[in-house]
Amino acid sequence: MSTLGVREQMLDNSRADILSAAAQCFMERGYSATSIDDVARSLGATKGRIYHHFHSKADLFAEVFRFGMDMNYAALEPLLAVPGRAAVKWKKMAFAHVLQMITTKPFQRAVWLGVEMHLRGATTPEQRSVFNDLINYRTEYGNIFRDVLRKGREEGDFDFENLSIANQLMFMTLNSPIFWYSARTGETRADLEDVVRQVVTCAYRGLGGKEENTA
Amino acid sequence: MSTLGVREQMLDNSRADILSAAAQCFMERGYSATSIDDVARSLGATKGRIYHHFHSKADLFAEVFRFGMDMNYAALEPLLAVPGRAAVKWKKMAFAHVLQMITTKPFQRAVWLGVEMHLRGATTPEQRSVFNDLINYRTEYGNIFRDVLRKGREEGDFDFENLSIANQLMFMTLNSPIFWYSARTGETRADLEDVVRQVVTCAYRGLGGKEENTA
DNA sequence: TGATGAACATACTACCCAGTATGTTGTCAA
DNA sequence: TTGACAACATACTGGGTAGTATGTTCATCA
Repeated sequence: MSTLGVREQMLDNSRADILSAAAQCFMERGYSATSIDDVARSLGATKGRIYHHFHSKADLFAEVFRFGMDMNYAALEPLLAVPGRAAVKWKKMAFAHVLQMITTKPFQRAVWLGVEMHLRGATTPEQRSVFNDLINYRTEYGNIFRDVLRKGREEGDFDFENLSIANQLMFMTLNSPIFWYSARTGETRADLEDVVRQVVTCAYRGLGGKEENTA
Repeated sequence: MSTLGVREQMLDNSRADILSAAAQCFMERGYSATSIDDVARSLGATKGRIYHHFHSKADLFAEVFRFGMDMNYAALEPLLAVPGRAAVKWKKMAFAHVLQMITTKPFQRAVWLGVEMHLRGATTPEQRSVFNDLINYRTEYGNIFRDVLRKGREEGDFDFENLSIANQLMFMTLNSPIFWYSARTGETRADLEDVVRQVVTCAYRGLGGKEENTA
C-alpha cells in the first residue's frame, strides 16, 4: 500500500467535503429540490468544483448513497462473527445500526431517498446499472438482518408471522431516528445511547423477542 | 342544507379527480419533481384545468394533504367514544389507522411528504400560515394516539419509557405500509386485514403491550 | 335567444437549473 | 524556469417549469 502524498490527501478531503455537504443538502431539500449550486454554495464554492469531482448530479447522489452504506457495513462487520444465539447477536447489530443512523444521519437520509426513488422507478435508464448496484448493496445489508431474524425465530427467541413484513417493520423502527432524532443541547453520550436502547427495545419487542434476553 | 345541482356536482367531481391524480403524482415523484403539467397530463387535461381550481402548486398540495387528514379523522372518529381500557381502544384505533394508510395510500404519502417538508422548513413564508394549520391538524391527530398511550401506560397495559419516543416509533410502524405495501394479485379483504393485524401486533408489542389483550 | 360566466384549453413569459466550454491559478516535476 | 496538469471559477446554453394572459365552448337564465 502506498502512502498518500499531501496532494492526494487534499483531493480526498475535497471530495469528502463535497459528499458531506451534498448529504446535508439532500437531507434538507430532497433530491430534485437540491441544485448543484446549492451544494456548491454551502461549501463557499461554485459548480466547477462539484463537476470536477463528479460526472453528474445523479453520480454525486450515488456516491453519497454508497458512502453511507459503506459506513453501515463498517459498523456492522465486527459483529457478524459473533457466535451464540441469534437474538443476542441481533441486539448488538440493531444497537450498532441505530447508532449509525443517528451519527451519520444526512447520509442515511440519502440512502432512504435512494431506496424510495428506486421503488418509484424515478431513475433514467443510464443511471439504472449504477443505481441497481447500490440497491443490491442495500438489499444485501437488509438480508443480513433478515437471516438473523429467521435464525432467531427458529431458535424460539422471536415470534413473528411473515418474515418479510417483520423485517420491513423492524427496519422502519430502527431507521426512524433519521426522521425525528436531533441532539438536544448538552446531550451526553449516555443520553444518546439511552435513546438508541429504547429504539432497539421497541423493535425487539415488536419482533416478539423474549424478555429474558432483554438485559 | 341545500341539495347540489348537477353543475355543482360536476365541479366537485372535477376537483376530486384532480386531487386524486395529484396525490398519485406526488407519491410517484415527490413534491418538487411533480410538475403541474404532469398532474394535468395524467388527467388527459392541461394546466388550465388545474389553475382554475387551485391557486398554486403549493395550494394543490395543501388540499391533498388536508383531504388525506380529513379521511383519517373520519375513520378514527367513531372509535373515540369507546369506553373501557385504553389499550383495547388503542388496538381499534391502530387497526383503523393502518387500514386507512393502505386504502388511501397516495394521500397518506402526501401527508408524510408535507410533514417532512415542514420539518425541513422547506416552505416559503406566504405558505407558512396555511401549512402551519395543516401541520397542527396532523399534530392534533397524533396527540389523540399519544393521550391513549399515556392512559394505557397509567392503566398498566403499556410499558415504555419516553412517551414522545414511543409515539414516534409507534407511528413509524403504523404508517410504514405506505412505503412497502402493495396489493398482491388476487388479494382478498381477509389477506389485507391479516397484514394490518400483523402491523398492529408489532406496534402493540413494541409499546410493551400485555399479551392477554392481544386477542 | 342572446348575454353571461363557469370550465376549461392555448399561448406566452420569466426563471431556474443541469450540464458544458473555457478561463485562471497554484503546484510540482524535469 | 518552465511547461504541464490538477483544481478549481466564470460564462454560457438548452430545456423544463410555475404562473399568467387570453382564447373557446357550452350550459343556464333572464
